[in-house]
Amino acid sequence: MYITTTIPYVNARPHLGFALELVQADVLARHHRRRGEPVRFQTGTDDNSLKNVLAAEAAGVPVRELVDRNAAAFEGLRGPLDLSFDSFIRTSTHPGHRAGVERIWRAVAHDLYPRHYEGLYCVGCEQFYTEGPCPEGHRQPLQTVSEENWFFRLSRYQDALSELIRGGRLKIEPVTRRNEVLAFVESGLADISVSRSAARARGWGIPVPGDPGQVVYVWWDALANYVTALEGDDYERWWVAERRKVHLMGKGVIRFHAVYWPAMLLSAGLPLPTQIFVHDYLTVAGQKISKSSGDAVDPVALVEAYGTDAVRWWLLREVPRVGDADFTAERLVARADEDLANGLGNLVNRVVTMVSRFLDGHVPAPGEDLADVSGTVSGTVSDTVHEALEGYDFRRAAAAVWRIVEEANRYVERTQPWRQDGTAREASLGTLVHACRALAVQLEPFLPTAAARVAAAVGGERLERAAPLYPRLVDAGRAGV
RNA sequence: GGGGCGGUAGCUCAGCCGGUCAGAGCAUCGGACUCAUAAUCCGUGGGUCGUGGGUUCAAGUCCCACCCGCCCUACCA
Repeated sequence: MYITTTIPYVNARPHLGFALELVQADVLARHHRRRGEPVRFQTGTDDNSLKNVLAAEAAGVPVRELVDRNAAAFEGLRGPLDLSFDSFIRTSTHPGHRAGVERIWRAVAHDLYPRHYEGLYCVGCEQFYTEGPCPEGHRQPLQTVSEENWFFRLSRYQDALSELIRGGRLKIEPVTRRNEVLAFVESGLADISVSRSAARARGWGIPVPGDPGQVVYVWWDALANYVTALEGDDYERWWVAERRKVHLMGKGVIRFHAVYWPAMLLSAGLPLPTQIFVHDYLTVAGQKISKSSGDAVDPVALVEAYGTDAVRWWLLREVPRVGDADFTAERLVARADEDLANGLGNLVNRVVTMVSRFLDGHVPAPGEDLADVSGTVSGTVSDTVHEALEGYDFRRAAAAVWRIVEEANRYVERTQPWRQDGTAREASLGTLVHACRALAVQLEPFLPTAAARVAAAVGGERLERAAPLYPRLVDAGRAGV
């Protein structure tokens, strides 16, 4: 399975919204790897955007410097967010990217033609609109652009795209997004501008092959990353031979991925992606994420304050498959304390303590009733998780894992090991240790760190008491902003 | 303007083809227990399922209109 995230502009440091996409992609990657499927998880940054140039000018620093710094911040999310991406491409430094973009350009040459164009352009979106203001709410007013550009015959691909999507060869989730794309495609496609003057681009970007006065449209450039990141044999393996190629993205960029990109590939005679998953946006305390949101949306700051698991868990357990989700530190803390501290952490803690106190730490064999607790695990839970993830329902998948925690806690109350003796007690505690081990396994795609900590706490033949895995955040004075 | 999605307990949300669908979690309240991080387990209360019509023996669940929120798309020019 080839999984990609979009590659964001690097005009600023990453915010929580992009962290959501990365974490979702990471869960898919880990889940499928665990099932033994070959996985390639790809992400990166779009360095060649004019927006980056403008941000650098505004900040009074060289473009190269700003781009390098911010790109590093994006790549640096790997540690804080426990990401497992296999490759990180930067469009301005990746060795094969430029050549790849040029190759695709030439392959599509039969569908390119020069045309004078005049329109309203939003630098924030890197896109033309028929009227202002730009729907994404970018501050800068739309600018009137009038110049000679290269155009791509998108109109030729209307029927092909329609069939592709209707036939399911290009699956778009959720359905409402699929319908949206179909409505757009079937309402008639106009050719699009795919280059701009090098002057307007401030000389930043990839020159059009054979026309140095023009720079390749940044979206064309960025979309190509999905294949240019795959060099040599990797291209054959992951773009040609792979049956499942999934693009994850936010709702603002569907058209590029579901229309322009497949059309480009069709024109170039290259294989297409197979699935597109569109997530909605995050708001913070009811407001759109913006610069003024500050630390409240800085994933690294959140991780420093609350921990990787708390941040990942909020993103996975609270964000619905469809619809925007509202983030507040209070919600993150409430969820972490309820699930991580009171649920998971407390369960492991009480089990380890009992084994330590009553059995001198020795792990007994599980009892006959193991199936009651961890049978739920291997069977129902793992099935539900898989089913939910096939539908990109991360929240449902995450919730399913918690059934093990709930079931194990009920089991403790039911058997009351502290009142049992001899073999009965050993059997109960054995069952509980095994349930915790099963929990660690199920947890791995969602919270790799938590999974490792649980596994360490209940692993081996002899358990030792230790400090609680997840102290309550509210007690630690981390009640929120 | 056209199209789509959503409006269900204080909060966040489940409810597929109409008939135990009026639910879950959190919060509240009561009880149990003491292995555990004032945790855990059990139970209670609470909603005219956005509004108004309609179809049906029966409607959150279908149809129509309207109100509110959001998304896509367009435009009188």
